[in-house]
Amino acid sequence: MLDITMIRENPQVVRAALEKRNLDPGVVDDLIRLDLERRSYLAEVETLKAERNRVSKEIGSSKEKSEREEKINAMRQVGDRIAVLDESVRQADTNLRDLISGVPNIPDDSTPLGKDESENVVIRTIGEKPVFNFDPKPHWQLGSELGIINFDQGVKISGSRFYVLSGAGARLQRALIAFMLDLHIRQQYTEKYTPFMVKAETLFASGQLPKFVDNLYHDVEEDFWMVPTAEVPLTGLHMNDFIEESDLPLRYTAYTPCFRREKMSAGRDVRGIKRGHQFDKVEMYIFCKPEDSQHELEKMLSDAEETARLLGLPYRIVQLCTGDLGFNARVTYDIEVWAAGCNEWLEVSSVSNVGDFQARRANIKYRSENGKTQLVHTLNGSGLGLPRALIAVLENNQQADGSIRIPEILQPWMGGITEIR
RNA sequence: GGAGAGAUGGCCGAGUGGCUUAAGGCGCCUGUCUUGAAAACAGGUGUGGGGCAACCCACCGUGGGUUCGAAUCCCUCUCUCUCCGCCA
Repeated sequence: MLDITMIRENPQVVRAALEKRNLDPGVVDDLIRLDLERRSYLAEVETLKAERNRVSKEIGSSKEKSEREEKINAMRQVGDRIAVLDESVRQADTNLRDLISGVPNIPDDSTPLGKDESENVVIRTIGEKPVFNFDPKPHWQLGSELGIINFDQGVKISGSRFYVLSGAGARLQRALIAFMLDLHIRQQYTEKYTPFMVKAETLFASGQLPKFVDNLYHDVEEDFWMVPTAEVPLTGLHMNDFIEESDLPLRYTAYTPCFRREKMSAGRDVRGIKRGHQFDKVEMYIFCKPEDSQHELEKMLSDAEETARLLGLPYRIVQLCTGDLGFNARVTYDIEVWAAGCNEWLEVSSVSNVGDFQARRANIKYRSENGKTQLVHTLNGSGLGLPRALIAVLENNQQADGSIRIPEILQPWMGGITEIR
């Protein structure tokens, strides 16, 4: 969420930001109008409240009966007027909040201008694509033949877009999770295990609600929401907190399943395990001082890169352009790994600097040296999305006979086996 | 699921309708004293919002209500604790 004071003082900055994202800048005028309206109600009602407070005090100390009666009657009328104005302020507040919470973050100057994902910029490509002396198979074929991915059973118990991992496949995914968590712990992140169901308030704090309500699973009866990413509970950990300056930066990592309705993406990526309603992910999350967020972004990116590098996966770093940038983000780098079987770059990680956008929604502050309270900056990034990392590991390490070599780095979690066959 | 108790500022804790629009203590900051520190003493010390400013408004778990006036009275919900029941 953007700061209304900032919008009031720099409307042209916000208009320009919306234009860069190919969105209508007209909302800025609506915001300014609503803000003006709200402040005018506020000024009036506060004057009346001051008067009521003053006179009520006089009533308390007054001995003269007729004088008391007179003042009580006058204040009764002031009270009625206050009630009306309070309602107007409340209404203006709600309208303003509804509108402003739908406005996306302002892209950082370093984010390249562009209309959509076709104008994202490849920053660098690391590693060599594997070469085969046979036709590499896609993971859905490899997985079915080896009996480690069972699509039919997933459909049988849950419906389309679900699958079951079996035997060494299930174990390999678990190995990836453990490897990533252990790596991030070495990289100075504290592991967290969080609830997978949260309150609506928590989703609002991290920016998923109200805008992305269509992508979320919701238990209406208990009002629990399934997390679409660990970013949600991790942001929520410090909702309404003051963090000690000496504790910053706070770096967290968490494994969670992620639940997404994928309503918008119906019909996309239907083959294999690339896109489902449920997937696993290891996330990194950082709370830091504003002046450190650029530096922390670089750290997080290199930490995510190390994951791909240690797994021996060829990858490239793509910087998102303004037209493709997510709602919360100021800068985003995607990491894409090469998958030899389906012959494409798979987005496995998205590392973003969110600035104070989430911190304002979530009300997360610290006190700086000069005694002023300030919003923290937050960053988030996947330590790699599991199904896609799994796809790349399976496809890139396949052998002519359909067996799969297990990367050395994962073998400690695989009980000593070096191949799946 | 049932019964009871509770929720006040960074922390502890007083406060059952108006000299309390939050006492007192701890902690923290500043000053005096000291070679320095401690102790003692004095002053200061919540958050958000409005206003150029003086200053004003809101906030005592949440949301409503009663009243000229609510931390205080009434209703709702949430959470915590104790006991009972059920339970992986």
